[in-house]
Amino acid sequence: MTTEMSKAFDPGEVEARWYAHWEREGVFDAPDAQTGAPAYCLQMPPPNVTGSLHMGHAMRCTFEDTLVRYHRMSGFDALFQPGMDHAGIATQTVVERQLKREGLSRHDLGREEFTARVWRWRHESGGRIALQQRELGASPDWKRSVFTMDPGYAAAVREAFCRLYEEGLIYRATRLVNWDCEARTVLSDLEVENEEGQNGELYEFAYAIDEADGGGEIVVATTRPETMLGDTAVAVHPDDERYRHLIGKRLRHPFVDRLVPVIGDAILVDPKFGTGAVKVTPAHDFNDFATGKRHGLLEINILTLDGKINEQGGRFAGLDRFEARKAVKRALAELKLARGSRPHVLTLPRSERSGTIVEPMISTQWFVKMAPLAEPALAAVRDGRTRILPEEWVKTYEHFLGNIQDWCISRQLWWGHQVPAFHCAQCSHVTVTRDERPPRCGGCGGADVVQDEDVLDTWFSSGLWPFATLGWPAATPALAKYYPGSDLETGYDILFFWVARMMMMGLHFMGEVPFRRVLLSGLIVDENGDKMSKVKGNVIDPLDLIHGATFEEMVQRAMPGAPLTESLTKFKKAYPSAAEMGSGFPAFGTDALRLTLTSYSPGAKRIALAPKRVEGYRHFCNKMWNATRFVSAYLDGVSLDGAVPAATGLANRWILSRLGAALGEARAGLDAYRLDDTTSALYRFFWTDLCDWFLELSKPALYGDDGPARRETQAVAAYVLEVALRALHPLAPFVTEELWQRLPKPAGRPATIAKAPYPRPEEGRRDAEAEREMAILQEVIGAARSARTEHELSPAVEVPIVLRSADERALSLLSRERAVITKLTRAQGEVVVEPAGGPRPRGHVLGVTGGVEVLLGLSGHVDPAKERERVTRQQKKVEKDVQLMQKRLSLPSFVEKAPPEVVEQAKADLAALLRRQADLALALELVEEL
RNA sequence: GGGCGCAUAACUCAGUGGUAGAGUGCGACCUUCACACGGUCGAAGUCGCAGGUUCAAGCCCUGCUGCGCCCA
Repeated sequence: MTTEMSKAFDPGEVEARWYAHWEREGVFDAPDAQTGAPAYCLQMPPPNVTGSLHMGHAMRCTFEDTLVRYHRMSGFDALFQPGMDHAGIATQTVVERQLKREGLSRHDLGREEFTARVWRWRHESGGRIALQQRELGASPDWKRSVFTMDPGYAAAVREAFCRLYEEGLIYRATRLVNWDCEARTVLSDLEVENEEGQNGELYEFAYAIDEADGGGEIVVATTRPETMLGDTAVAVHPDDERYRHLIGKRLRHPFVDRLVPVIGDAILVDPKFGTGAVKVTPAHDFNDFATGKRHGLLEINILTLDGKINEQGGRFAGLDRFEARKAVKRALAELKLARGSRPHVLTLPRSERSGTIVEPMISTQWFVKMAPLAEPALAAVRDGRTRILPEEWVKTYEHFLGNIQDWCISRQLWWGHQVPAFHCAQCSHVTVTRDERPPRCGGCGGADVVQDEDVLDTWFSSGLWPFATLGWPAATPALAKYYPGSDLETGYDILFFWVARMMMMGLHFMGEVPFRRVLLSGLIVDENGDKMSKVKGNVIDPLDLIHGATFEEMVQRAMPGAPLTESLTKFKKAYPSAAEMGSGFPAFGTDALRLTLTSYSPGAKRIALAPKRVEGYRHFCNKMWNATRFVSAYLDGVSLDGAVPAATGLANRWILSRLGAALGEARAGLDAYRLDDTTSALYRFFWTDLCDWFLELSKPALYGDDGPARRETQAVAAYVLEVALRALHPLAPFVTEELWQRLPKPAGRPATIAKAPYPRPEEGRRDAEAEREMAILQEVIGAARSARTEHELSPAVEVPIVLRSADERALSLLSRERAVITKLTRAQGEVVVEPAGGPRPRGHVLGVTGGVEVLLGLSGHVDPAKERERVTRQQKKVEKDVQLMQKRLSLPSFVEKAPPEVVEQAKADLAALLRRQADLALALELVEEL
């Protein structure tokens, strides 16, 4: 590839081209056959089929893909398993909403037609996210993509259900469950969000004591007055003097023909709360349910499945639960039974899905017995078969599994895996079977069996993900090779929902953990730390960062229909740094976004996205582009043989040494799931070491006509770039591929950087002496530049520079590097290097280094007062440090107790500071000569 | 009520007991032949507060304040 490189990197142009190429060439394919290479497997958390790419996906996908690409380059057979989740409630809701626009409900269509319609939706508009993941550069083996409703996956779900049932770990029972009146389905405990701090009221009313029991009344307090229609007792504390005498008396229910006993219960009743008397509604409250069981109370269900009062509610029947509350209060007031109310802060249980208030309801459902499954999952983390990173999550994991409740897995939905159980019309026996078609009854052999209406919780099927994607229950080669998986990367918010359940299912069905490491990442929030949400108007679409968009376009898409100025204000408040960027985002490109995301510490609980930071990494991509453009223009067809090139020149030795160090840091970061360390090490290496120093130092050699020096520098430059691009590839796949293709490479490299070996630290060459010498050089150049700039000298002005040192080796170094020092300090003629001690040139300003006198002939260019001020400012700083260090060294306790190496270091530091101080004193003297 | 976090430069964030770091932003100078998506230099910090441990604390311990999350 020799096409001319444009002056600036254009991400859009490069990205589409390379992705298509990688996919066409099968670069992401993971072989099933045993190749002798170790296997690396990372299961992509399957996004909802309804989903579209949001910032959280983009971040996780980037982390995952970076790890996969790293391992692929490191010689693993790397499987990045893609797929999609059928997302029961979410998907059903989408299609129901669609129907509603046509004036239909799913009941108008019937179950079969409705599910057919969902399938149609899935094929037409579901799964857009898989295309968006491609734009992110994700490298899964797309050919293996699995949908959790695929026939094969469905068979795995039935198999899992049947086995657990046969083992007695799945059972059907009538329990008090969480009921979503809008979606008309049961929810598991995890799908209920408890909203704290909600303002409600504590309402008091009186029950009349039956005349036969002596008359009078007892006042109860409640936050849900309408549930009194299902009251079957009033409880008081057995030790409560106010009420003890009433225990056993009967109360007359004001609306339904029922006598309600007063019971004594020390567990339910807190005498200090409310009136000290508690109405008991066993069918609609978890605490009351338990109380009912203790006292053998009636359980009277007063609600229909859509949250209306049923026939048990007498004259209130048919009212919606919220209307019923008002009606009951009105009626109580009419009967003079109302006893007032006061504000009360309470916790409201809401459905994670529909947002409606969840009602406890008695219902017959399917459950998984969790305790026997949880135990092995706990043990696997305790004994290290699976590691959780960051480790702080281990406690949370253990707490959850240690206190786990049985899991309600049935849902009253139509979209999902239907429970593989069949009810017999004749004998009411339940037959659980792997067969898809209705079999004969397992009890009486009758043919009149009907499949259970319910479907399974989506998380039940996704709990099987690590092995069901690989062909389980069949013993496939893929399963043998890629189970257990290596890493599982996901958000901490689904540690319980998904990770813990995969652990339990994997251990149970496969007898081994599903993955070796669990890597948990935080949640993306805006610059103020608020979670991204449509309501807050702070959602950023990752594709807008990649392709560019005006703020108007973005907020209109994020909040369609909202007033533009209002949503713009919200957006700019959420991203102050973006607000300064003008009217929108330019196309930052995928690589810049990925580098930005990986520059955050992945374990941080909150990751505040700063668009400004993305801009910085776009600049970095441009830097890579231009460095490559520059180097490739001066290579003269240099060839590489794969070995670390021989290097005699200081800059060449030094950059190879820095390369080795950077590669070590980069790998350590990737191995420890500290991608931020990797990104920052490579960023610093590329920009600061490679571009700012090495390339600048190399220019004389590259421009010059010293053949051997030139060839050596060409080889080192080409070599270092080739290695650096490979090191950066997992983070920034597109720009590195594009540039790598343009550079010379050793024979035997694969056709794509994605398959090229990830560099080892030995591909650099550590050289302590070069680093030491280079440090001196950098200090000298820095001192000269600093002095120049502080006196506001134009870079165009060349000044005489004299370097003096008492140290032989420093002198020799400076003499050897005279040419580059001259260039980088913009010295007049050539810098003069001489031993210290002789007569000093007059009219010079001293740059302070603490070892080498850097004398700049600035007479005539500078204001002596300004120089005095500059020197004095530095003196103050050094003075402070000297005092600190002297004080420390004068403490006997420090010298005696601190480790010797620390004391030595302190002494060396003090010596350097004193030299610096002496230099500054001299600099001040020199001011007089200006 | 129990648990887990976070608080470091104007902003976003690293920080492993040994003189506080990066990027961005800010200021000055610069159309230096890879890059103005650039270069060079500079200014900028009571490391939330109060105690304690230690020769030495941003880091360890205790308490407090503020913010966030999870569980009940």
